[in-house]
Amino acid sequence: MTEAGKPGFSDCNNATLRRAARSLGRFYDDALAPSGLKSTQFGLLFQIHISDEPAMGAIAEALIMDLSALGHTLKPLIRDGYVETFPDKDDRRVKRVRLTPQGQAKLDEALKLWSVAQRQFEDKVGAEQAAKLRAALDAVADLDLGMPTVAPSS
Amino acid sequence: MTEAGKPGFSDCNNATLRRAARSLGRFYDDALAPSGLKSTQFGLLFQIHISDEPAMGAIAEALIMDLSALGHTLKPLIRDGYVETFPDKDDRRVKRVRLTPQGQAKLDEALKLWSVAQRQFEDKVGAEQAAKLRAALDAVADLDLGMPTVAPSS
DNA sequence: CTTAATTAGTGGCATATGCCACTGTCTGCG
DNA sequence: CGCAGACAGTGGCATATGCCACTAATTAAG
Repeated sequence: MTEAGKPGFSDCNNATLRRAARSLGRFYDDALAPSGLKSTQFGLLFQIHISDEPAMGAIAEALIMDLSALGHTLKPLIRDGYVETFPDKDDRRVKRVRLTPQGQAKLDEALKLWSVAQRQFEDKVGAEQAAKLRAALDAVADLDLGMPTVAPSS
Repeated sequence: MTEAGKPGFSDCNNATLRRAARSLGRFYDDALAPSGLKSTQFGLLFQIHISDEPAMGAIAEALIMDLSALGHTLKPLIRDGYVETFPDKDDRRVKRVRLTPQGQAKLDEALKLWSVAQRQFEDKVGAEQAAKLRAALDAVADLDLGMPTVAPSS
């Protein structure tokens, strides 16, 4: 039992990360509320915006999210007319995504609200610190913490 | 430097945080899979475990999550017999929560799986770095990025 | 002691995410 | 060419989270 301190406590990297995500998510959500978009939807629209009619798989990969989850998350945005999809010319399995004019307009609107929240956040923690944190988070996200028992035989 | 142009890009602290959360969440989920618990459920059981028959509100506050969300998240755990609730002796509005024996056993089981994932993660990023990251995330989570237009009038 | 204001949870509704099974497409082989 | 296997998405199911409206219970007034 005396294994040098509690085995767990709030040392869980994942739990800490989720907690922060809930907290920050709420903050950004509040800021974006006037636009009617959630912070997740804003992020998704933005990702589509900076990509060139990306395939769903490409978006999912960029955001490190499950393809089916992306499909589900996309539905409200399609329903509300912010996004539309169309089949790839060369591969009918591939479905590409783009913003509609309304989607573009909504994104522009949301960007203004977002920048306020973003600035407010960075004022609190410092731009330097924030950038460092994002870098660390990106590093974590891109870590290859894949499945176990994977021995690169060759 | 940022590409001196786009107002946003992936500079969104929230988007970056969520992305990392999805990535890491998946990793911990995979590790905990054999126990049948999700990483979120594990975290919740643990929080209950380290508290003393906490009231729902207390748990929600500790985890920075919406009280109703907590209620929802708790349901599967109650249904599966890992957790049980009971009214507070002095205030019947308050509902307290505790682990059942099975819940305790399940937590013990999951802790073993968790520690493997935790170690694996810290081996990758370094315990130092991980601790620093958690500290930063806790700081962000506890930031008082509250509601706007708050004038300390009276 | 009644009544208003406050507090703790619940339930409904909507989005966020993931996994799995399944359906079209494509591709590589024989 | 024709079929097995890889690939991209879809749909169903389950959990995660939040907000809002509402109820029950406690406390603060008067």
